Amino acid sequence: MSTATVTKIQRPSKEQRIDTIVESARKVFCSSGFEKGAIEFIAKEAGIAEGTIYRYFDSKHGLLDEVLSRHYSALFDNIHQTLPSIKGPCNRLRYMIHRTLITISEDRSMCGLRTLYARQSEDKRPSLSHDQNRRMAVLMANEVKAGIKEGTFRPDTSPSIVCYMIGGALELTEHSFMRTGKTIDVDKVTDSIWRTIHSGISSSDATTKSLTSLVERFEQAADRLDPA
Amino acid sequence: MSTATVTKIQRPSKEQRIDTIVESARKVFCSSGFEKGAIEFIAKEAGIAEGTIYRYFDSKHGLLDEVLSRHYSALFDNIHQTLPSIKGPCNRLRYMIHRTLITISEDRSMCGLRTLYARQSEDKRPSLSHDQNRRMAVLMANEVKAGIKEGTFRPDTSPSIVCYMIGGALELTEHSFMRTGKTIDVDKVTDSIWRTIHSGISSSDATTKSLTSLVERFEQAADRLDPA
DNA sequence: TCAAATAATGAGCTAGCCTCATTAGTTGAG
DNA sequence: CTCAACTAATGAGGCTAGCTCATTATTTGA
Repeated sequence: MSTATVTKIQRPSKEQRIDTIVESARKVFCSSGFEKGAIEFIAKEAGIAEGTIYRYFDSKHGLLDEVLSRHYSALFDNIHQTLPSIKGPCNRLRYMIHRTLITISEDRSMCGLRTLYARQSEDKRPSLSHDQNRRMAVLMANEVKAGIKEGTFRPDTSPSIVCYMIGGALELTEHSFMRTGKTIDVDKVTDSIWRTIHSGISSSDATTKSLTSLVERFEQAADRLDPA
Repeated sequence: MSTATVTKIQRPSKEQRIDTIVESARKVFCSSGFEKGAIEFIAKEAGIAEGTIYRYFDSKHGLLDEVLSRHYSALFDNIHQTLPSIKGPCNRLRYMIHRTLITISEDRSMCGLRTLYARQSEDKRPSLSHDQNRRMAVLMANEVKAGIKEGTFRPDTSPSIVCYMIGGALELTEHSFMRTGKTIDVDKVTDSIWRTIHSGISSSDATTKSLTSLVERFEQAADRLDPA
């Protein structure tokens, strides 16, 4: 038979195929959401049959996991690489907050997916995205612990609670970003989160004022001493 | 016809029926999760037909909303009632944190539902539970604003970020509680969250020490002055 | 070159949300 | 009390969408 009549379809490599599927899934999930993003559409987007997807992924949830995992592994790799070059728990924590916010602000369509399903745990399968959240939390907790050890942070600080607070603030910022569509002022939000965690919200005005006057009084007293 | 042969089934009032349905839904959702908690089982639990549920609720999601709404309205009512009797933004914020943690710790089975679906926003329907979250956030933000106004809190504090941090910390505590099953030490966690928000995590040791020595030096100077 | 292995297909199975024609119970006027 | 109009409940069945599997297509390596 001639090559003109029979066109053998060249099969892409396993990796290419998976990439195509994941990318199609990302597109569909982002534009339609997880529940409404049907496998049928993902298959159409990828130009393959529905069944093919199930050769590479156990379930729709598994596919979502891979989509999220790929998206956030970039963030995670970056942090993992950069962290050693930053000195001091404060700077490192601040960097993690900043970098996460950049990732969030870069791809709004992704946010809805993660905020909704990062905590997917109805079936006990420990999802990849959840695992990544945990790894990030561990990184942060380590910095808090280091800060406590070296005396930078109060010894009665609970590392896990601090992580919860940072993580929660990031998630809710993400969520608000997704809902309102208002762009995130990354530097400003980083400052806000970090300042609140680091210094708290209690005004130091009263203390500062009383201390200032105290110092003044003592300095006057010292002045009176010195000439003598 | 005799009353012995025909047993007319007495119909419960509309309210009773809804109560039964919501309670059955709560049980099923709590034990099986939302996705796996089929309407079929809820109907069976309530001793009615599936179709009856749809007389009172538009959809499964609507039913979930009502379940969550009922569960958390108790918390919300309590806070709404108690708040006016508490003086000062600090005490009020602290109370809200504390009261929320109590509610969380009281019903563990409920937590999974809320953490997963409180942010349900794929269909644009503004869910009741989401609305409640918003109302709580507004209450908290008001206290932060009041605190800034009266000078208790730093003027450069972002009320929304503070709310995100508190809300996030509560949610992640809830989530961790649900996953690990470890009981929450409500007072301890309240302290931890509140202390971090209020005073931050930066150790005041260095400042305190230098100030203490300063005061000492000046006091010695003053002592030397006084006798003279 | 051709069998064995691997990949892809898509019709169809199944589960589960939801609908609707039918049946059951309630109410109020005569 | 009776019956018609109305409201509530039923459950078989529609329909969608995730997933399976027998069949077909392509690749591989002996």
